[in-house]
Amino acid sequence: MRIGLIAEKAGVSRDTVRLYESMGLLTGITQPYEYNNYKEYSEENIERIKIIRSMKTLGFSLKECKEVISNIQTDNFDKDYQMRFLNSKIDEINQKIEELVILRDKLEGFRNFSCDKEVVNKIKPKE
Amino acid sequence: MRIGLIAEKAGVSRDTVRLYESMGLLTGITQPYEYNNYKEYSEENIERIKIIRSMKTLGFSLKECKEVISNIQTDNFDKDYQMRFLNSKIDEINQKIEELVILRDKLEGFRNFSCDKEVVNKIKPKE
DNA sequence: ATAAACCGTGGACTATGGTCAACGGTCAAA
DNA sequence: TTTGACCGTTGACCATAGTCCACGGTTTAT
Repeated sequence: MRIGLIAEKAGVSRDTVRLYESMGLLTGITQPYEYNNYKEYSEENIERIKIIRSMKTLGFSLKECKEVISNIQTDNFDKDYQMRFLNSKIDEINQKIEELVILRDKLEGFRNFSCDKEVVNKIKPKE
Repeated sequence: MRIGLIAEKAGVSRDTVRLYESMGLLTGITQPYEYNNYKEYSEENIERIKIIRSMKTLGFSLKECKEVISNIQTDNFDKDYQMRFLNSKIDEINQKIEELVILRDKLEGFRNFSCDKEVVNKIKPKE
């Protein structure tokens, strides 16, 4: 699969794929032909890019994405470090979820308050 | 309250307070003295800054923070727009929560898989 | 075969969100 | 009163994350 196709499948631009590649966020990229310098991107990179995109919208940096991705590699030799990393990352994610719930409740509070006021205004007879 | 104190209470730098102020993210800032140009920051800005900080780590831009903040003002005249905005923002937040849960489950899967392998390796007799 | 669409590379460019340093002025404690 | 900590403004600076462009080469559909 060449860059145009994988970019399309992952929903990003070619430049973004190249950026991620240059930062070591992708793997399984080969240059199998001698008569050109086109690269082949393996299927798994689609999922990888989608995870990165998702993590980005959740407030993670590309550096963090890289850390997560490399710690998700099953052939990690330092199991102890991997455990500590995964646990701290899971804690961080739970923290974010809590903060989002708080924020959502806040917005819902304002919505309902504002909505109630609307209803009251509509019901209330004009003076 | 002057900038140094509010910055400390909100856990950010003075420069960050000034940046947020220059972008219209804060309110209730006065310049009450004639003999100097020091500003007074109202108490509510502490909470405001904390919300902004939180939203930032959750992947929202300062522009979005500003939108949310100004839509949380109860004296909004366009109720209809406010409702639509709040609802779409709540949807967006729920979406983020879902994505975080997926990510967390993924990491937990890897952790448990890796952990199991560890246990197996420890139990397994050496050959 | 030829034009349009693709590719890799390099470098410039952009926006965002901060930080830092220097200036002159102000405040507060000793 | 003086010294150190504070203040506002300005402008430079930085990292991050991405886009855009121009180049020459390649592929592909017609």
